[in-house]
Amino acid sequence: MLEAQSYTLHRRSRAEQIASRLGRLGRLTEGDAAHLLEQMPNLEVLPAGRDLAPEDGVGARAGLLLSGWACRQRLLPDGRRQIIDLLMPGDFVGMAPGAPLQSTWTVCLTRVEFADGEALRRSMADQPEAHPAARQVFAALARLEQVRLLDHVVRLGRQTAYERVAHLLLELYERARLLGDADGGRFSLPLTQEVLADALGLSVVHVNRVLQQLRRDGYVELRTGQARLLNLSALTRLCDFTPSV
Amino acid sequence: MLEAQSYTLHRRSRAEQIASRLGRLGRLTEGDAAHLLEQMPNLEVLPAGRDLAPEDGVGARAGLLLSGWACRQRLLPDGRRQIIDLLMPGDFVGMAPGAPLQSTWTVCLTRVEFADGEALRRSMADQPEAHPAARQVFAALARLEQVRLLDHVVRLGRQTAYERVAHLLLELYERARLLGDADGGRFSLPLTQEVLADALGLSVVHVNRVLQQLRRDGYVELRTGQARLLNLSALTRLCDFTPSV
DNA sequence: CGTTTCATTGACCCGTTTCAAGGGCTGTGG
DNA sequence: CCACAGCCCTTGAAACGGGTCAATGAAACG
Repeated sequence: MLEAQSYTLHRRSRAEQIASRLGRLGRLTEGDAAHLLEQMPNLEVLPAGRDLAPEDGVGARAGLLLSGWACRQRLLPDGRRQIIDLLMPGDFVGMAPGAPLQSTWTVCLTRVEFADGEALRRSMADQPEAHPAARQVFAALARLEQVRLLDHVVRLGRQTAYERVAHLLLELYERARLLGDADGGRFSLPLTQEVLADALGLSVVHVNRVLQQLRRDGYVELRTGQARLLNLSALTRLCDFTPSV
Repeated sequence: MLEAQSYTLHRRSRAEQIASRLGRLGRLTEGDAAHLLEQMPNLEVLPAGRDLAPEDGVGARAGLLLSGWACRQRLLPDGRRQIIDLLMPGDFVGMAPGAPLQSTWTVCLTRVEFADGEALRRSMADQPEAHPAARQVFAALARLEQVRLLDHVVRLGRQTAYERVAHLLLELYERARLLGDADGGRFSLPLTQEVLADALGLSVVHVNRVLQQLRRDGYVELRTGQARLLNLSALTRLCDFTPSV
């Protein structure tokens, strides 16, 4: 009972954050955005490691991350893993228009609270005209995801380990900030160094060393799931970070 | 006069190839596809190095590559370049639904024959319902491009130089083959090793050495703009290549 | 409290980059 | 027809960034 109530409270404030974010994103009122969120009322709780969407697309879940982190990833036959994109609270999964993207696999990295959007997704697919605001928002979000992917390619292809880590931290900070979940460089980062390594195409050991270098250089503080970035302007410059809306 | 006629002939066969490719791609007849191509009749010839679409989106060209190669790329302040995607004959540029993707820059890598699709693009944006077939095709192509981008991320993040080169060559071969421009492992590849390097996140020197290794191992033959892949099955296996429709 | 997961550190190795120079091909102008 | 310039490919030697292996600590967990 108390548990359920605290969930409700939690959800309400999350919903407000997200509605506000969506409002700033597209040309829709916060009322529209709130209405959109009301169409995914069912909450699911998933443990770390649970699939959100398997590679073959069967049993894919569409919805919204209310809390916790997940990632889209791909595995090579010998076990190497590349993380394509990190998903954090406030991010939607599988709601973009068009068929779901094959050949990618979505997994929870932490315990996750997930708002089921399957009904809304199907409704949008069946009667597109009925959801103009939702379509617009999800199209805009898909475009942002696209741009993030381009950033990721550049990071992996042409940046040093030091730059890569700095760039990714800035991206995650910026995304948290847009949701109102971060300020003054501080944000929640409940990821292991192994996850960072698999996202950045580096080894765990080297991520560890680079993080320490960033600490020594006075750019980063890390404490149990919390990160703090210092001297944001210098950090932004050194890795050529450009925020994308 | 003779020149113009040969262009016409050239274009007709290209158009047939592309119509056939598009037909197999979506659920549209070759008639639909041919009709689509008729809506971009104007031909432009651009020299190597010419922009197809600048980074700010102003003056972006939408259309179809009839011959020659181009790439989407991004430059770092210190001159490093990362090629996001290679564009080859038969590829469309900037025709996907939705606003054009910022923060990326498209340049011709060789002399290019380009069919202007600006009119069609604008018509599709203004009256979406008037072009159901076209919308479907371009959405499908956008999805393919997405999948290619995922492959690219994995290549850059988690594959060795040897695997990267093999993987990219297979991808380009597969794309040429789908257009009917390649067979028996042979296809046209008018790219410098510098371009390959900037696509694969490697140095030119190392690309050169890897190509030689691939030659010595009996996987690749290269002659002035022509490539030939041998032992496709082994090559496919060694770099975990998966063709995507 | 054991057990597991995660962060940390050192030593060594290897893939890849950098620097530098030479060679081949193509186009151009004398 | 030759000479030259420019671009691209090729090769070697040396340096370096980052990976691998292995062991220890520290914290979270049941």
